[in-house]
Amino acid sequence: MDSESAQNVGEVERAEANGIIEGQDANRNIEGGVKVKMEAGEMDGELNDESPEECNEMIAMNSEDTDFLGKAEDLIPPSPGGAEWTDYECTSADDMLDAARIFDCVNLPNLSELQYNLEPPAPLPPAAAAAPASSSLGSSTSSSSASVSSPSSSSWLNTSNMKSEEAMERHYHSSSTPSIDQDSATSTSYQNFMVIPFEQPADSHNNNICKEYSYSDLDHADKIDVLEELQNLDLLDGSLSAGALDGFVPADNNIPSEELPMVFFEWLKSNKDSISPEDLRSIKLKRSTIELAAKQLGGGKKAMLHLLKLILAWVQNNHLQRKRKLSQQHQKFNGCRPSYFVDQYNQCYNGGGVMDHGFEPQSCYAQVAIPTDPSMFAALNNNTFNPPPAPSMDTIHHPAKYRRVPLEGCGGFTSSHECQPMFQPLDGGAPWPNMNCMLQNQLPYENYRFPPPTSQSQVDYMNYRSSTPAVSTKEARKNRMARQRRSMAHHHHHHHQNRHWSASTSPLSRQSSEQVNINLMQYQQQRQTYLQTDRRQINGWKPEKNLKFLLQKVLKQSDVGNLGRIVLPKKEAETHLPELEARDGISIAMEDIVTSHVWNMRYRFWPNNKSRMYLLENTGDFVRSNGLQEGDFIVLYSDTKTGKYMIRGVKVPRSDTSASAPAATKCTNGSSSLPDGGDAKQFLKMGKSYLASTSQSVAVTFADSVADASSSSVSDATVHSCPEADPFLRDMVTHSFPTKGTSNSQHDHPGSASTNLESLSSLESGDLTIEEILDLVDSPDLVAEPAKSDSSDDIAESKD
DNA sequence: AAGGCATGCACTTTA
DNA sequence: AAAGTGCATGCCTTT
Repeated sequence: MDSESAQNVGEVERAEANGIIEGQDANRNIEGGVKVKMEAGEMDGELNDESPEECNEMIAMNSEDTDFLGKAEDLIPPSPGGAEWTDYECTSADDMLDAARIFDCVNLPNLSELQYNLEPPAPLPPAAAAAPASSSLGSSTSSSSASVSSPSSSSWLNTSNMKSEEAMERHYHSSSTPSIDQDSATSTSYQNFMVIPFEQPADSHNNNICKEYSYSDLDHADKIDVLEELQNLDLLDGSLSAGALDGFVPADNNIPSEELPMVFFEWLKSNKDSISPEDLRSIKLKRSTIELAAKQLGGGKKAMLHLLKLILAWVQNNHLQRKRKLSQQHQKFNGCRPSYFVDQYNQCYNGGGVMDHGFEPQSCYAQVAIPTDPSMFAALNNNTFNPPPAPSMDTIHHPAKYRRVPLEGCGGFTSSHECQPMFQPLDGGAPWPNMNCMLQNQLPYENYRFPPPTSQSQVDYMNYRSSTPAVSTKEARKNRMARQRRSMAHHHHHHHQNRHWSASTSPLSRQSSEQVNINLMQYQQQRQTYLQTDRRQINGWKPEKNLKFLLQKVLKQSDVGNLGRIVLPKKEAETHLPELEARDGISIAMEDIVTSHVWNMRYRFWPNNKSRMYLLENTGDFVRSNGLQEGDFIVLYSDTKTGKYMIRGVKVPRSDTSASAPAATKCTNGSSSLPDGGDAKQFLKMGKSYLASTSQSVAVTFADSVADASSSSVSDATVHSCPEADPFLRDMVTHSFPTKGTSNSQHDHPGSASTNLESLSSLESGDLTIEEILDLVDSPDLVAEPAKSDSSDDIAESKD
């Protein structure tokens, strides 16, 4: 910091020594004569500060990311009829609670079966895009759900589209959860996740989601030996810290009785692909162990909740290798699906009319097409996949076959904390408009045509799916663990042969849709695993471009006025933009990510006191074309491949249709009521709860900086400022996968116990299953109330 | 106290 | 006169 200041001063002094800083007249003369016309190409060297190795790694990670994208395609149900994807809806609070109390059911359904029933397509664009915007306050409920979910679940499952929002809202309001305002604000940042619409079970309205499914055919060979698994897991290194799970529940101990089920439910949702009922049932801990552990965690329901999360986290991690194997299995498709995916994505987006929505925010999530043509899978299976032929009207396109995933790295995605969508719950709108557009003109194949679906294709696909052996023995698990640990240590060396597939004991008749859904969840889990394995990789989900987040700025009135200049944050500008020798700065070509329009802007600085003010000039047209108003923000990226600068104007959804910028520029934080709209002021207001600085852009906090938290090329300052203020972000930084090896202890907050599950007490195999543990939570006589434990750092920031 | 930055405003340039 | 430019001021946050 001091050195930076000194450097700034030094720069100014250097400029002064060069005679640049002089009287105004002299300035103009200089400016007129020395105006530098620096083309984008000249800035390449300055822009890319990554080493070649880093760049290669980034590319490699991108490939891996796209592999995940590609894998997702394999998980798509081949259903020519379309309508594979729609939002899963938990239609009532009872549904939710029933699901949460899933263990009350005799036959615990794998939640993936909740998607078993397919429904007619519910076209996402533009309806889906409008849905978040209309959710308005209700979105706070979704955020609330995220707030109680595990990091992974909050990251991977968006419940904002659920009808259960109302239920959740009721749930939480009736629970008198304190500081829900701030909680929602906090959890807005949790909107960095992928949206995997779920099929709504046909009988979900009957609150009998468990009834129809029986697991008599469970593969009990896949049971978990808790002790063994715990021993296998390298949890002793403390990486699975209790603190890692902090912040997702109210810090106080007055946990509503429904909360633990909610936590569990959220967790289940995010792990339904991998955690089978038998897995859960096979986890047994002695009651004494549970009680002791709970006491060690402070006692009370909160401790139990904490403990449960620890257990769940362990279970989750325990199953990572399963996804890992899946992902490895998909490696053989490396190279085809990304482009296909992107192409389909583009196809659907452009063809779906989503592009016609101007610059209004569409959604926090990009609409990503997923293959629905079974022949695709056949082609993949036969390795006969080829670049698509010329565009054709035959191009597979179905609006219902979208999935909404964050565009990591595509501007929409970035960081460690994945995508940038944030605040969407506040107003329902998404500050990431037209993320799809970022893929425009960068697709390897403009359009894509698939062979007509054939029944044989489906057969091939199913054969492909079912041909994988189900290896789930204990021994195999051990081996998998070992492999996992090894692979985790070399996450980018992921091209391992893997012949194992997760077991599927379902009847073939049911397998198609079920398996597909499971596969989808597996993909989901894969990504989660992937991200947990190395958060840096989050930065790399860039189907085409390698967009590196540079900075962003919440636009002030003076930025969107007719002056045509935008003040840039000094630190970020100096960090990520070319160093300016002269205050005249440089001409900088900014390509609008959305429109691909290249704006010739000027990046310069003003001497200010003994420092500088950095400006982006000639922004008037850009601002006007994007309809940017105060409170909106811009995001600057650089394409790491080309070095080009990219700019994206992000409009903040506004509740009122007046579309007039709020008069007030200050955002007060005093109100305790939730904002009833999504205007910029509220956006900023909520952002302030996370940002200690008014100047720091909100979006940076939750999106890009998060992404950049994992980017080696981004300053730590941006990253660190966020996790400290935001429990989620903090968690994302803190909670790394155990095998990652990187000690996160430095992120452990002093107050939070760095507790491993097994460190709570000597774990013994016992007689309590998780469901019984759940019951324990509600048993008043379990443990004594904690003595004002150390969990004050949970979400204390958001308490006011 | 130091620094960032939003913006007012003086000044210059242009229409 | 309007638009553009650049600096200075002062508020606000951070250190």
